[in-house]
Amino acid sequence: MGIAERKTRHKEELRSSILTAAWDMVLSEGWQSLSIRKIADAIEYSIPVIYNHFENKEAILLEFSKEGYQLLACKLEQARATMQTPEEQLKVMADAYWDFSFEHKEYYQLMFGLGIPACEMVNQHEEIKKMTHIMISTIQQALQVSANPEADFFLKFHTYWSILHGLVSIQMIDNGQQPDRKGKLVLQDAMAGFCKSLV
Amino acid sequence: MGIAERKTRHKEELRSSILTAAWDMVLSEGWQSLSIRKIADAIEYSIPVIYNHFENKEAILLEFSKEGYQLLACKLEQARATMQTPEEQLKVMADAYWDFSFEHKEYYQLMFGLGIPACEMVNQHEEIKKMTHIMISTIQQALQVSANPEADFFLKFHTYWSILHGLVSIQMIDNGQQPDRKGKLVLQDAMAGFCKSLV
DNA sequence: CGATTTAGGTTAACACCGTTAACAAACATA
DNA sequence: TATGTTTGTTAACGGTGTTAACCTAAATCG
Repeated sequence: MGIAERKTRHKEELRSSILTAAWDMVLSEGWQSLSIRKIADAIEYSIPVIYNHFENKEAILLEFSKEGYQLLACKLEQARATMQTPEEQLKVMADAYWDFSFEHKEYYQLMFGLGIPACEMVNQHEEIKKMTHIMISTIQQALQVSANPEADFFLKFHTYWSILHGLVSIQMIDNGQQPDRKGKLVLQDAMAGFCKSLV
Repeated sequence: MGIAERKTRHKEELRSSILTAAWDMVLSEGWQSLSIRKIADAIEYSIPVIYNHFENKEAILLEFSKEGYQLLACKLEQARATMQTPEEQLKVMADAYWDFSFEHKEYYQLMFGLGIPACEMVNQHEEIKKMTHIMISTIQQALQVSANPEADFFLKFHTYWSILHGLVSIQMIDNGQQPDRKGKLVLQDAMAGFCKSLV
């Protein structure tokens, strides 16, 4: 059945070309100017073809959201593996989170920009749970090591993530989406304070 | 010259009705569905009338942004006035920041949502500087009181604001823009940790 | 092999959006 | 009374997401 295979392959290639065309546009012109019509133009097919592969524009954004969460989870896991103690792990994970958000700021904007569709998917999909699980488990280990089991680990996780997100967002807001030298100093200062509060 | 006055008054009423119509729409349907055409329909004038009062749609959003920053600055100042020591002030200001963001979540989304025009205005206008000045000056006083003058007050301010913004944003992201009981506990926990780091 | 169904693709339209040029009418001024 | 300005209108341009109707080429079946 080589024919069916060829068709399937073609369909997957088309789907893939939609995503890469969309991603190229986002990288060069931002989420704002991403449009179905421009994608259709780029892949040299007519507009409705895109709706054979994605239900609507939001579904395309959702696809990139998932990619973003997976990539972030991957980066966090890689960072954690480079250290032994939970406290050190939390620090390098914070660095990895920071680096991810600026090296892939388009992902970050889509994943965490307020008022975008990603808000509604946050508690529905597995990708984000995997990411938060990495943080949560490391926090748990840190609390065990520091002989502080009565602390609410979920509260501490919430604080940890909030500090990371806040630092990145404020940096993006008042420095035009570019990290500066001082930014990472603030991150390390905040992390030092947070780790103290775990003991 | 009562005629000129009447005209001016009419013009101001029109401008004001544009803003209130827009605000009503935002409250009931969100920023996403705010449109010039619907505003024109609501005030029962034709579309170009709106362009006599605002250069474009972004100018209307900018107007609301300014309002938001002013209101937030006002709330922070009121909160600060209720306490004597800088440390207590930082805590009640944090509460006020939290309350503002959920009591006026439409303002907060406009002011701090990533990828919206407010990004570009952040360093240009005075409203936001007034707001940050309140935070900065209180941080400075806190560092003086704690006899810790060698600390970088701007770094500490950056950390303070980041924690607040991060807590609010994460709460909005994973709890559908509604505060819960636990949220404020996390805030107080994080603030306790931050204040420790000032000493 | 020839007829028929099906899948992939296209054209053209609908209903919106922000923005603006061209024009009309009401008004204040000279 | 005539002129010019202000204030509002209609209608259009170019853009958006989305979908119904159709067309054609390929695969399946009698």
